Amino acid sequence: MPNIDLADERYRVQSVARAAALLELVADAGPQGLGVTEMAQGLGVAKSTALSLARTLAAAGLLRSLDVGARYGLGLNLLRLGDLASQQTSIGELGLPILHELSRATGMTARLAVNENGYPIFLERVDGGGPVRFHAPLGQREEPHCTAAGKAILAQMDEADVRRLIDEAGMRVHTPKTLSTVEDLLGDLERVRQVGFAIDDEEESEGVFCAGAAFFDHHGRCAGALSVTDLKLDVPLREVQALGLTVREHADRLSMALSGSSRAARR
Amino acid sequence: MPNIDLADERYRVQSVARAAALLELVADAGPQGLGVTEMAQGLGVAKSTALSLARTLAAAGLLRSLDVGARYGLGLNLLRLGDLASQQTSIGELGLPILHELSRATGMTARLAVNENGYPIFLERVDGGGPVRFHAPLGQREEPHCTAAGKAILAQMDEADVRRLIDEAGMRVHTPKTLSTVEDLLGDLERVRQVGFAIDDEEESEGVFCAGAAFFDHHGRCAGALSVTDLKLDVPLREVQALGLTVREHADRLSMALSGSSRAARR
DNA sequence: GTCGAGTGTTCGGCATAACAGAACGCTGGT
DNA sequence: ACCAGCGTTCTGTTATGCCGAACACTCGAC
Repeated sequence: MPNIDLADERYRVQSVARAAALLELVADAGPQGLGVTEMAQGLGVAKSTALSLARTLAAAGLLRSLDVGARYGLGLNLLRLGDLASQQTSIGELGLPILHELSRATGMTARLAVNENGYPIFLERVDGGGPVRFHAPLGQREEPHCTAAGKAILAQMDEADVRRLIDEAGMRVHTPKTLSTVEDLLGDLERVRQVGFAIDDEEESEGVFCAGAAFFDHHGRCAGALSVTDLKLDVPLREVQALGLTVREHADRLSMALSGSSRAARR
Repeated sequence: MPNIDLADERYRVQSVARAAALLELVADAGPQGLGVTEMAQGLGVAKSTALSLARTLAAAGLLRSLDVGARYGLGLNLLRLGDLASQQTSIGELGLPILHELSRATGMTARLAVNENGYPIFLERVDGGGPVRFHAPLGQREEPHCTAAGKAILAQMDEADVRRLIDEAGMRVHTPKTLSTVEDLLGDLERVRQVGFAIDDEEESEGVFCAGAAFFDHHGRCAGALSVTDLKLDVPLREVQALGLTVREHADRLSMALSGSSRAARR
């Protein structure tokens, strides 16, 4: 898991860092949770240490004991904090209503991603009406080269930055349609700039179609992208153009909202 | 805020507890975030201590520095962890489709709460089609005595437990219609058991109407409640009975999903 | 332009508090 | 009945997290 933290290495507190690592460990463990022995192994500490950490986190609601005192899973306080985190990002707050409208207008699952150094991080999701649910976790950092949101963001960067980013992120191949060379990608990004929206046509996942468009903050910098997702079967080819324009139109509305017609961005 | 810790007081690690308190502090601070000095004051520690905690949390993605190294807000990793927390509860996963249907069937905002020691904690929310959005944050622990979900859950507990819980939680009065004595509440709970659903008729918030019904896990224990919310203006009095039954019916379906097959255990 | 009051940051030393390890009960499988 | 595995408890030791004081910087007032 590439969790690279460019923050200052100095002034770390060991037990808190271990507690955070424990949260990740439990998150990876799945619904059945983790016992102290597993925690201790995973963290490389003594059992008693793991127990102290778990108890403390549980008291704060960041973990919860599943059985009586035995195994631990993620706590429900994380839900509240996560919800607040997306609201406080203010992009999430402003974007959520627009996301609902986009979902209703297209009948598809709509998502909002913010731009973190070129990577899309999904902040909000509104499920469409259909029977199929697309199970992309919020807060997840997606790959730039094979997702609609990622390419919509890349299309706003200059070529040198794109090359540098791809050099770092790589271009993992998921399906036969995944773009696998930088030249192919750059060509596609040029197309994105012309039409104003990006397409992911089974490039990340077989049978899944996405369309995305970037939005911009009050500095005019690309702040993120909106996207819609559905089964490719349900997206008639001749409607792709209209669909893309709908996404772009909603993204433009978010850009306007962010550029401060209503909101006092000061302070 | 009453953040009661029923976990064992022993074996706590101080710095982790402080870090968790810091998360709460930042959550309360709002979008502009917190500076080191404010953190230190809020926690009652030295500035350098607060800085170490914040840096460590930021490195784990639980906080993020808003400006360059100055103020801190909630981190986006919380979003991912919160999302995973609700998925791992498996009630959320099974309940979401039913929640969508309930929202569509009623046209109202539908919510799913789990039962945490008698308190309802909202895990999922699906907004209705109407123009008004009810902005209750996910993961929030609601009051038992004045919410539909809360009373639906209370109605499944025996009287002694209800008295004990109310003794702890209190019965804050929000509107003229809020039930303010335990006897009134117990009478209402008896009515809930008879009809199979609970009503919040402007008891928590003026002008807002809710209906809720409990659902049960495979042990037959009350695992939580579904509820719908709308403006009281939009809920004709004569439709309350039908509305309540619709909510109860969806709750029963969730009970069945949770128990694997049948047995909608009602005590 | 100068001063100050408010930040965030750095550093070193002391005492605390966090850690490891071994021993204790418990439960469930064989 | 046994052992193997778990979660839990306790005590000593030393690393570690903590404080406080001093530093660097950014504003605003005068």
